[in-house]
Amino acid sequence: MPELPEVEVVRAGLAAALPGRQIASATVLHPRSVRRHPGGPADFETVLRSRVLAVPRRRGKFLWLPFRDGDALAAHLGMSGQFRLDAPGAPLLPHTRVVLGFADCGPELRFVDQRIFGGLWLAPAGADLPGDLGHIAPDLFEPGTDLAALALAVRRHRSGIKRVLLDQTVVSGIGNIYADEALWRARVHPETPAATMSPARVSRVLGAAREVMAEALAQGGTSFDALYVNVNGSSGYFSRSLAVYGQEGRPCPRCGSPIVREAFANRSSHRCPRCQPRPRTAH
DNA sequence: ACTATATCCTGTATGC
DNA sequence: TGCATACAGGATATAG
Repeated sequence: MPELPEVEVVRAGLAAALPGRQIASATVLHPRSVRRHPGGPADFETVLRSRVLAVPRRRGKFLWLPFRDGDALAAHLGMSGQFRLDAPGAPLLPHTRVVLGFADCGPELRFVDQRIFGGLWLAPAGADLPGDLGHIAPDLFEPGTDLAALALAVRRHRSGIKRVLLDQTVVSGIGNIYADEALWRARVHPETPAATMSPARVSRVLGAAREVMAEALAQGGTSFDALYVNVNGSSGYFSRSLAVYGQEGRPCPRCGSPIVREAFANRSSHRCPRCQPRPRTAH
């Protein structure tokens, strides 16, 4: 559920609390949460000790906490991952998987993840960009992103436009919610073959994606329940602004037609049947 | 090389 | 009331 805006809210929350602090202890409560760490839980606990944190960074849905020594603690929230800052004595939330304590005895950093799709790992020399994120494309918020050039890359794929938007090696940060919202704004059917769209039309879709994610970020992100919250445990408000995602049967904000939900790649797509009709070429 | 699907996971909602 | 099933969907390994 956390997509680019939600991860950015978390990054900003961590940026306000972590830079300059030295890790005193790392405790892994569930080994699966560090499955991407090659050395396993014991090594993870050892290797983080006495590191000093710098300013957290993000690309798409990936986060990393650089250390002053040039390495980084990389993180992905998966479906249900949260970072929480809590006083060392405070009771652990259910599903707390990893706890970092600090030398200053200030608030702990706790990684909470109900479904354990997310995880943490040490990225050697990863302060600028963790090495195993090399295949992740830049996101739409990165400076210098050229929508026209990106549109040409999108059009090189034979899949439907929504599938390409969700491909993190093409453009990162977009998930099911903002893909549906962007396609609604641009009035494009999700199964439209990307290669058949004009460059200008693809650019409009990408622009709509950037626009809707910026609006969501300004409202603190999209949250349906306690599964997504920021580092203080509070929710964003963008769910009330969604036009199609989760709005099956409700009127399209533009034309009033009932929004439909359709099966898509083991999940769902939401669209307005009138604003986003199925193109004749798509099957 | 490219594209599509199965898989991981658990709490909540729904159906019988 | 209780049990079973569907669903939410990130990234990635694997199959085609």
